[in-house]
Amino acid sequence: MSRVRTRPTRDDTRDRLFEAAARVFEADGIGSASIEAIAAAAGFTRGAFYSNFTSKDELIIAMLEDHVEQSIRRNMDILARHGNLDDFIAALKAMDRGKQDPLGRSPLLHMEMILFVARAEKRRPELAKRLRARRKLVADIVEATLKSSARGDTLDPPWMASVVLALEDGFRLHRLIDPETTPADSFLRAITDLRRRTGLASE
Amino acid sequence: MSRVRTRPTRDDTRDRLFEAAARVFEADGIGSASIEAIAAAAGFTRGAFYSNFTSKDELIIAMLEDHVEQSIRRNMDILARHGNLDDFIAALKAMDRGKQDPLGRSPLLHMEMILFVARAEKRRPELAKRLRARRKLVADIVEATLKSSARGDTLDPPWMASVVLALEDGFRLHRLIDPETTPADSFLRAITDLRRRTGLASE
DNA sequence: GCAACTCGATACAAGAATGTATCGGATTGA
DNA sequence: TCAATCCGATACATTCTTGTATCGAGTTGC
Repeated sequence: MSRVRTRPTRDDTRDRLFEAAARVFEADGIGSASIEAIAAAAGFTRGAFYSNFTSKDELIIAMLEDHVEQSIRRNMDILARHGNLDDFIAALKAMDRGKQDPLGRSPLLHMEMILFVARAEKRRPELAKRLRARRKLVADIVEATLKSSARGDTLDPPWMASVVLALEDGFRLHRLIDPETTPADSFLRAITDLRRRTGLASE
Repeated sequence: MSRVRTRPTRDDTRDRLFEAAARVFEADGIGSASIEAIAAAAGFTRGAFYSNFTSKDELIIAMLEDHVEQSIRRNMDILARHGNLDDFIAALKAMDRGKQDPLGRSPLLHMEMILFVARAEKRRPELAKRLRARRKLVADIVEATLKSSARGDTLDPPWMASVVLALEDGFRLHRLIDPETTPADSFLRAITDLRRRTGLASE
């Protein structure tokens, strides 16, 4: 194993193709990206591509599984690690400072993916399931905070979670068009606001 | 002029191309839609297309101008006609009953357009301007309602408007993936909620 | 009613993209 | 070390897409 590896492993190639595809999709959009362009961006020829995937769709599905699985899992980890709103928001702030998108991937690509899935009738239920799981987790946190703050309230945790996640993606979208008037911390500000208004604030 | 018109007028053709393009973009995405497909969907050949537009991009720009101008103007009309939240929300409800998207166009296409503009560096400022105008109008309504309800509050109208519009697009997006758990009236419910929590409710 | 014009259809050329078959160097296992 | 295998490159056939040039039926202006 100390031997110099002159050829990358299969997984290396796949990873490089994923990475390249992300870049090309981001730049050109999923629809207009050619397989040739993706392979070239990864420093390969089409042969490498077809040796790893049978079509662009298959690549995208794999990317989805890879990325979504991984980044949503990361997202859920953060959520799960922080059983209450305070810690959760602190974690978000930390990410925000790191300039990292909470979903761990470019917003534009994120939207591309959503549109892709919206059209892929077969894949939609799967992503929907994940969306619900995230929602559930946020709802749980809201509920836990609600209990610990001992305020019997009219607050409906699942609904609050829907609102929070809609806000997140909504701001992300608007930031694509008008970053100047949609600062990166809009989402953070909004949920802080929300927390105050619903009486879930700590101070 | 009573003569039977055997050839459609130029504007007819353009309109049919717009309409067809909307359908094809919705089905395939802007990127993968070919000019041929658009022309065919409109019942024409590519000749008709090239006689009216020089490229797909030009068609999209024209669509943007046509649609966005028209539908956002319509949206703004509704906003402007209703100087207070009550009337505004009533108007939204009416549209909701009519199953019409407040932006007057398919949500999927709406998102396609946003992504297109996000990439078209040159066009972005224009759409951003419109986005701001809409935001301004919503902010004005919030402000007016605020004044009429005579509550000196910590409410920041422009910020509230940002939140409201982010919610709108956020729900729209999530509904694309998971319509089952993202009912069409989510946005309406959210702003009604918001109104209650901020004390802007009428009851 | 005739000449000029308009606009969509048709034909064609060139290029882009896809998918398959095959090759050969590198790697692996015995 | 040798045979089998792997995997990316290359070449090729096919289809899709674009853009342009030209035609002709229908319309409009005079």
